[in-house]
Amino acid sequence: MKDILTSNINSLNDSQKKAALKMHGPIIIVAGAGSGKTRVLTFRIAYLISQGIDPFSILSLTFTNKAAKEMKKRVGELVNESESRNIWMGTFHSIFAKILRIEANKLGYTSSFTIYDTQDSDRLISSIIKEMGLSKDSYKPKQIRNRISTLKNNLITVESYESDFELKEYDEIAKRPLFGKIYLEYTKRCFKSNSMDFDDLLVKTNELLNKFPETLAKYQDRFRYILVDEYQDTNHSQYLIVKMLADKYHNICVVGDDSQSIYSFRGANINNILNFQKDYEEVEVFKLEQNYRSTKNIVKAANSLINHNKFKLEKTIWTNNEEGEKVIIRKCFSDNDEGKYVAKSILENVDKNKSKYSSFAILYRTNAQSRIIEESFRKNNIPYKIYGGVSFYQRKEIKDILAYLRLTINSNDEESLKRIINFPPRGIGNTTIDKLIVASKTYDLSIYDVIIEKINFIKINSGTKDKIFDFVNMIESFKTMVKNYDAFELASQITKRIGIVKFYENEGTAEGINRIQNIEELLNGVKNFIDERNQLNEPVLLVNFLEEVAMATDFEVQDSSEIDSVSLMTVHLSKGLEFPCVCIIGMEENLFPSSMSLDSREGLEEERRLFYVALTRAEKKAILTFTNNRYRWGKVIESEESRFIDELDSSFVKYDKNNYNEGSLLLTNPTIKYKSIKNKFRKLENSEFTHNEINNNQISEIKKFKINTIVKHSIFGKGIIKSIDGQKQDSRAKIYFYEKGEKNLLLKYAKLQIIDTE
DNA sequence: TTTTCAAGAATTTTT
DNA sequence: TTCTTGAAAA
Repeated sequence: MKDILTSNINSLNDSQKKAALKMHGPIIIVAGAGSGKTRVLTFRIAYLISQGIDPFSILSLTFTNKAAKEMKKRVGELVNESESRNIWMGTFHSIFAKILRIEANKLGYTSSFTIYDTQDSDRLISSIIKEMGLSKDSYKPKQIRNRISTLKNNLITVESYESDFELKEYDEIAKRPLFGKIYLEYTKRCFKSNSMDFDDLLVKTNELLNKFPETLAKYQDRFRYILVDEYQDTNHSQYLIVKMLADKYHNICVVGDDSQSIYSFRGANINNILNFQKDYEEVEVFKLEQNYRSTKNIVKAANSLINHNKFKLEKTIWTNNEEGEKVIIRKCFSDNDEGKYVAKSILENVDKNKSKYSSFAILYRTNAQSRIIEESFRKNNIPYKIYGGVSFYQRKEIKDILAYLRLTINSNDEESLKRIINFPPRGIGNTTIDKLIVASKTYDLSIYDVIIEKINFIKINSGTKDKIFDFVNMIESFKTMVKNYDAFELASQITKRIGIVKFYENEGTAEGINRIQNIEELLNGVKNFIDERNQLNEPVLLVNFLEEVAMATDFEVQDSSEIDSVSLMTVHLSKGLEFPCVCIIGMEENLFPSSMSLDSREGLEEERRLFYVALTRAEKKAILTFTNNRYRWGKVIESEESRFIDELDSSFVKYDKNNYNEGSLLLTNPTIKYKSIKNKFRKLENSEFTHNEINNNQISEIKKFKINTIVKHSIFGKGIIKSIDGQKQDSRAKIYFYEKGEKNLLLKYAKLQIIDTE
């Protein structure tokens, strides 16, 4: 055994050790937050290998890319790289996508099938709804997609849907009786496009393993040791796959914590973990209850919270760590103040206690909340990194280029084709595209094949036909390059040929320049990808690259310098991570818990688990903030303290009521009448704010702008103020921008920088 | 067919 | 607020 292993084994506690060393048979590890479950899992893998188990026969499944990456890194530290590379380790979706590529033809796909992301699915559903002549009001694409997703996660095919009275009735009540037709058409179109959506990756894997016993046997024999992390978040479809694969050898180890089940919206079924013991008679159960991560105050506060949930496995999380600070709660006047408070808390710690920025994480319920924090951080020069959110790969310009690449690999990919057949514009309009869609249905061919085989039977102007031929010829020429060029050469050639950079250059906007930078970034990413792969002697073709990015949400920026920065992410994304100090913002009713979850006990309990997850990310310090006024949907909404704050045992928390001089606090809404503002201030009397100062500050800021002041705007550039109307905080200025012409801006929004006062 | 502009919707959470 | 969509104009 490697030294590093031996020293590691000694650092495990009793139950951790037992769980890690039991190589054979089914086991379940019920692991509380911070109980070192990743250590156990990684150690277990390393131990298996040290005992001579072939890394190729180990399958390790996680839920998020982030978790997979972390796991790979940590296993890599314990095992030789040459060995760890051979372990099949990744998310359910990515692992089974790999297998499906190998087995694709059994199911009628080719191995170059495309993976549709949510956006692709939405677009396809939208166009189906349109083609069927249905109204978008009763048939909302996103709702339809969710519904389809739920059905697929439970392996309910179109046929079984159609024969299920209850399911159909549900849709009739929801006023979408034709849902089944849409589901059918969607399924057909995906298949015709040689494409699978995220759910298909699991559905088709089930189909594969069910229909082809010899294939099932092959993978059963291959994956003799299976580990599943976050088992509480498996859905029915995933559950069945794991069960089938483990059926022969029963060497299955699942790890989970029912208190951290937070993915029921995508079909996670908590019963999978609660019933695991019924599935395998000889199962051994290990409980990890000692928390190594957090202080006593945090652990106890979290326990007091989760005790409000009815449905849970019995376990008691405890810790030997120091008492630590109490959980800090801060009430803020507005979301702006919340941003300031968070920034202030971070700066204070960085200055006084020499903390690193990377010790801090800001967690929020919804992605939209990140914006105000970002603003505040930029103002205060705090470096930060956002995880998730609008992913790099979701950006229009990136999706467009990927669509060209996808179409080159799989020309049946309908969504990619529709996306780019007229982008950059080449004179093929919607009318033409609609005709092609109709023809593709009549001839039961993909749009691309219709163009190639049946274009002469379709009524289209000859001029337009030529343009279509040009387009197809271009794609055909890309196809001939696929075999001879690596992904980077191909991607750069294609980018050049389609003239997308020129297109954005001609636009000449700041946005256009940004898009060009993103395109360059993408090409760098491809380059990086092949460099890495070349080192490992792995294939570097375009297909391989597309496979890699299909489910990637995070774009790896290759900054070697690893800048010390604060992490911003949703609570969901934070699962499995830990930070010395965690700020959970927006602890308000209707936000956290989300308003969508309030009508059912299950929904509310899931929100509570979500908060539990958030709170238990903290090692030393947890800060919770909530506001009285939050800017949402372009309006200021009054908000109230989350019920979850009340549920924390008060002996572990402390309200921060200090009066920090808040400086210029801008009120963000013109629609609030002065009187109502006054009322709000009255409510806050004797608390932390000194209101008059706020108003005066704000107004004095605005008063600085005068006619003929020269200002700079982040988008419009430099300009001169022509006139100012309106009162105080509602002041508007007519500004002549030297490059962009005259604009009328609200002073308090515009964030103008004064360059010169004449 | 393409571009522009105004009105209306939007915010759970991820693969 | 920002993003998307649809209609009208070019």
